[in-house]
Amino acid sequence: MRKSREAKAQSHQAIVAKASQMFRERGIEGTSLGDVMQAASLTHGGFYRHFDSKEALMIAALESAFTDVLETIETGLSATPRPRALAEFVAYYLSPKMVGRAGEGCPVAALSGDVFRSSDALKAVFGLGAQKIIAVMASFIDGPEDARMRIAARTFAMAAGAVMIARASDPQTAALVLDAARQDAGLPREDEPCSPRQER
Amino acid sequence: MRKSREAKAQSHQAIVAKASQMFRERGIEGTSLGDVMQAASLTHGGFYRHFDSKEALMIAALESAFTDVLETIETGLSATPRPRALAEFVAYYLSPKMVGRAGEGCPVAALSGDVFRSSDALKAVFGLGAQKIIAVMASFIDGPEDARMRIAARTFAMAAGAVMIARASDPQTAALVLDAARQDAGLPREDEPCSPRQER
DNA sequence: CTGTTTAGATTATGAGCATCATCGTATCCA
DNA sequence: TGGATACGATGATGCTCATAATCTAAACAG
Repeated sequence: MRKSREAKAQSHQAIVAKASQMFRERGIEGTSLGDVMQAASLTHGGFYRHFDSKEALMIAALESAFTDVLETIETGLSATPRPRALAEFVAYYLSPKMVGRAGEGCPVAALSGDVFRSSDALKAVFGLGAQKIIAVMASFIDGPEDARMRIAARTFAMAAGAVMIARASDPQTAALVLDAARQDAGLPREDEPCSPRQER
Repeated sequence: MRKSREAKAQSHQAIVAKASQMFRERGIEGTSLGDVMQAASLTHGGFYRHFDSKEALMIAALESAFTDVLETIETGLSATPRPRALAEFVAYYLSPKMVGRAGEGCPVAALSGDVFRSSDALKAVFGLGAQKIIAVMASFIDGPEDARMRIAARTFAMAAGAVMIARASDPQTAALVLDAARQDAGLPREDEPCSPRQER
């Protein structure tokens, strides 16, 4: 039952793709290798022809998730004229569609807790991915380099935080937090003339 | 080997306290009932004299964590004069001590991922706790009711998001995100005259 | 003071999981 | 074309858990 090189590469990609989605959806601990292999139309035994351990798959799956999401973000941001690009991105990030389907969404919002309790190797992948997202967001902001990075980082932290809190809450609380985050991104109302932030 | 009512109540409280800390530190899935009972100086067999299931303990432990943290937040906020109270709270929330010791820190930052994949009952407890934190923060802000809630919610989402991202990242990325969040809370530099937020 | 109750210990039970061993068969290389 | 190789299937292995059954001695009720 040997497969050709090409077929093996397809299997490999299927495993990573399914793992990437299932890890985000069900958590890393909550997803067994058997589940992943089954989703990839394989049996659990063949797993170790592709990866040395579950940890190795975790790294590959996380990298894949970041690659996919970065592409989505980049094209999304480019699709909107400059001054509003970031706000539109945040609106998309906080949309019910993104909040509801963790499997296809941002790995930062979906896997922070899992990665927190994992190896330094995974944290390195996670940190790099987060930095890339922040850098892409910053490139759509005007101003000096370090200020743009700071704004991007704090906007990303707020958006990801809001999504994580919303997912872990009852619907009413979720709506409260998501709405607050949306308005902060400069989206709908403009009742605050300058800064809705605590003075000083 | 029966214990008095009083002794049983002490055991009960010890179980909840240890679970509350260990769940935050090691995650809910990552903490076995045996671990919790051992930490409470008991053996696993007696667990079901106190709780019907692990889920029941999760609820009690999460409620306990929120109660503790709310008290800390309230006294902390009261200790600083009004206009700077919120900023000081954020500084505390983002401090290395809080980021480093998840077991004694905010359950929102520590358990969002776990609760996301849990029952609606747990989500209800989590959402209620989050709302209480936001409400307490809002009570230390000036302005109309709904604006205060919105500012509190978005500030909390940013702070919790920053902590979650920092914990899951390499030290360098963690520092980047935490610094950005600190500056957004109006803490150190004042290079931005009004609002470091994207215009509009 | 005596009989009932029960907190907690010890010891199953049974499921789920990562990882390993083995084997057949299809691909690859010479 | 034929022999070495290796993908993937099947089936252990050994561990960790949540939960349950049983036992005991101490606490409680009367």
